[in-house]
Amino acid sequence: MAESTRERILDAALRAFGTEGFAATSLDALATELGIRKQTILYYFPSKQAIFEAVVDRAASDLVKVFEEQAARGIGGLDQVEAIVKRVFRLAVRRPQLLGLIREVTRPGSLSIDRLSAHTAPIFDRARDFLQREMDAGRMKSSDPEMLLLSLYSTVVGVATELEVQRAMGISDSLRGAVARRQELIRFLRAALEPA
Amino acid sequence: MAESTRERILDAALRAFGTEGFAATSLDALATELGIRKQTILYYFPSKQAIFEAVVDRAASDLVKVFEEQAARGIGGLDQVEAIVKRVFRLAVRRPQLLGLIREVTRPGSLSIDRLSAHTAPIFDRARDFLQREMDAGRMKSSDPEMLLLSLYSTVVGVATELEVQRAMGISDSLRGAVARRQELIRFLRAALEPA
DNA sequence: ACTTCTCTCTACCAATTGGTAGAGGATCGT
DNA sequence: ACGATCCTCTACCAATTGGTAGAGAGAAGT
Repeated sequence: MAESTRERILDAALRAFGTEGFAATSLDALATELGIRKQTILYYFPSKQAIFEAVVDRAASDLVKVFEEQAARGIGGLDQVEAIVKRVFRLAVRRPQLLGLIREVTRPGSLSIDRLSAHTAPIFDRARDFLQREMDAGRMKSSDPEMLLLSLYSTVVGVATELEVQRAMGISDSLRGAVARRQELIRFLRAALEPA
Repeated sequence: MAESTRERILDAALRAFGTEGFAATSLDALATELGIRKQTILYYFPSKQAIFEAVVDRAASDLVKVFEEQAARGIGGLDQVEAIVKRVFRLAVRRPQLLGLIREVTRPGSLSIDRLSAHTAPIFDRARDFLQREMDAGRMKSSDPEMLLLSLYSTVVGVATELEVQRAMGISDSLRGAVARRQELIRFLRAALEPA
């Protein structure tokens, strides 16, 4: 067997929650998609909410892993920023539901936001420290690192995930389009961050 | 009567759709909130989907109005960008559900995205032309105006609406926090856009 | 006085929701 | 051969969903 039932459920749930959203996803639809019965799902997870939390946990650690891999390389300055942007984009192309889920969890009024931030808080801290260090070393324009991090997050995640907005703007969402967006974004960020 | 029933329904629906989302909003809950019966809602609107579309239409024209008011001032260069950012932030503080609704509509797989973009396409075009003109005049760093617009959109909407992410990052979401975020964002954008 | 129109209501309904109870078939160690 | 464990199933269920049908109240026009 290539993949356990439990894993298949989590995969399908990630896709569904990440695109349709939590409320719009029914256990019956999920089961039908998997060719199993709803009760099989409820054998592995006690409730719909529990599935969601499991999906969030798995997605969060996947995300964290990507960041930690890059952080471990120890590159400095804007090259490191660029490398991270590239990794996020690769993730957005390969597993778009993953970032979709983040959007779902970070929606106002969503439960399990704390679950997500429990995972991500360490990378946020690490990123803030990184920015501060680079600013102090003069490899990056000085500003409030926390606010800068928020701007960076919004810009990168937005450009990587706002496919519908891009469609509305008339921007291609092909793979080639993704590369072009990434390049333009990196240029944008370099311009914003390069020291005077 | 201060406000017609129809208007009250639209107001409540905007709030609900903009925070809870379409699927998570029930007509019964909406009616209870308004102190009326669900059938009264269905007297004014033929279906839940129709309410959503009406809400989107109204929200879109509110948004467009804000942009057109600012565009009419005919300010140029980065001062105009700054003025628009300020307006978006004012909107985000006063009517946060409005931007929440935009996020709901622009979610992948959402219906009525076309309805929204029918309203907003003219301002996108206008904004693209504006950026191109300012670049040509040397008042702004040159780049692909369409991609730049996407970056700007993502950054501004993100910083204005990602309250949960900010909370997770430990950033205050008070009014004072909003002003600080706005200032920092403007600094960020100016750095990215200022000509060499 | 009578009709007409506008609005809100009660009374239902079929379909779908998340979830419970428990049967039955494998596969395993003994 | 036998119980135990693991897994998936059928059979239900109460609650909620969006939506229909139509009664009745009130105001307005004639």
